[in-house]
Amino acid sequence: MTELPPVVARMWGREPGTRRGPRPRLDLATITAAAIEIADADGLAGVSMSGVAARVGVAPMALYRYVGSKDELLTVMADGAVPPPPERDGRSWRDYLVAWTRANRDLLLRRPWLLSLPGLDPPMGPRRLRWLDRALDALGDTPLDDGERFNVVTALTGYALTDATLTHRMSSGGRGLDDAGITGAADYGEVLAEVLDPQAYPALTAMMRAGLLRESEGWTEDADFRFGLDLLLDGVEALIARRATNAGA
Amino acid sequence: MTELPPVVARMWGREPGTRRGPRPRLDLATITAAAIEIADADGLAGVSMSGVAARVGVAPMALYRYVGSKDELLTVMADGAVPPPPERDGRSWRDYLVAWTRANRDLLLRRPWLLSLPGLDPPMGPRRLRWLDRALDALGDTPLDDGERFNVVTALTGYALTDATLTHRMSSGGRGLDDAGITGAADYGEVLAEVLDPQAYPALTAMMRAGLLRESEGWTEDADFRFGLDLLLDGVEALIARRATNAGA
DNA sequence: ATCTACTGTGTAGAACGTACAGTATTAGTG
DNA sequence: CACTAATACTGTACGTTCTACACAGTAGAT
Repeated sequence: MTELPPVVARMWGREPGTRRGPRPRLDLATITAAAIEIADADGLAGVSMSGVAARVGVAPMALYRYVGSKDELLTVMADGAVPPPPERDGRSWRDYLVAWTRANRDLLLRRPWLLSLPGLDPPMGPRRLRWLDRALDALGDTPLDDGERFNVVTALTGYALTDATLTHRMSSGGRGLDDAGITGAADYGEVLAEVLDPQAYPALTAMMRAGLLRESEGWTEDADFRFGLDLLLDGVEALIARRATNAGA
Repeated sequence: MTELPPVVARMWGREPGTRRGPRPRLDLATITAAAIEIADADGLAGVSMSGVAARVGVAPMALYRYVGSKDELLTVMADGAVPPPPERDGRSWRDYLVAWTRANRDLLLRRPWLLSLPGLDPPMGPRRLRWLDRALDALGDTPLDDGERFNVVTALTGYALTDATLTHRMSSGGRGLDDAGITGAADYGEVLAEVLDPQAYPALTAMMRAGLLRESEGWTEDADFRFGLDLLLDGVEALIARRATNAGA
């Protein structure tokens, strides 16, 4: 039996039982809740140990009774920020996965600081694993095997992440280079146009000339999102179809 | 004409012309090269202004003549770390995009610190844009329109990123929770098994019982990678097929 | 009642990013 | 050529941030 790292235990609700010293005045949940509120208000940069400690009314060092380091706190936040996944409501696996992926992406847009966390994926906590479970369950209707289901969910997660990163950076202007006042796709296109050498970037310049990055008629962010997602799901359906005919042979 | 932020100008090779003061002893390229060497050796955490300055033989504050802040340096590194994209070599769009995406993923595995950079995507520099250009060019053979091509590339990028994140965290054990000695998929599975409530996570526990996360016969990391990628590309082909018949109608 | 494990505090230190003032260096100007 | 002014880099200093460590108070165990 593997030793559970203490934070992991607490993240899964296993706060230690009655022990010797004074009764703890905090628990991991209230600490992460405070940290998340700060991140929601001021972004990841606003989250400091002292800040979180102040918000829960405690000295900074007290947090280290619940968390081994700031990095650990960030990891726990990455799980704590996740709401329950959408309900199935009798939808087909495909309809459900569309809703699931969109909810995933919307979460990332509502809490953009999740995007700047270093590497979200595998050390999943209870909430993130619940999402994984629901998606796997939806794929239970399909003839895919376990590994394939897992890979499908991985691809969907990645798509949500990329799409969220892109639309967030495009709309509200990220950090770094955008400090010069470049915000929004149009400005970005202008800067690019100024600097792109048509010889070295033929396909790109052609596209820019055609006006890709300016808003076109009837274009919506959501249409873009659906497009890539349907790409993936069409691939899944194609696989299922192949699987079905192969099984008959 | 939009004012180019100074770092952007330098990133695109536009070092300022002869000016009044002493001749510069550095340029942005050598600074970023030094920073990248440090990151390759010690990870992102090892990159500090003083460290980079020491490596190029200069006082820390000198760097601020070339870079507005550490964040800017990181942004420039994100582009500088990118090699030239694969050559087309007469391959079909699909074969090329497979190679392209794999090269993309391999890069992320070779320089894992890229994975922990906050938000890679849109402030692309010359090298990353070159990748984008090559992928768009490959899709030039297809009847997709500009926006669709762009979305396809986006999805592929996202897939490379997710796959790299996953395999990196699984194999070499990331930071955070894994400090307790959890490395590799098998260990991860054990920890999960210990903590998962079958009631709340039915699909997941079923899968674990079936032994997903243990190595199975004939399984390779690359097979997983190809699987998800083919999913996406099958979707693209389905779209192209639909497009072709619609065009005839 | 005493022991002892435990919780939260206070202080202190190391590392880091960067603002600011100063010094040396060079191109332009008369 | 002498002078001016813009520039590159240095040195110092300050504010933050994370965290190690020693301590005081608390409450279950014996």
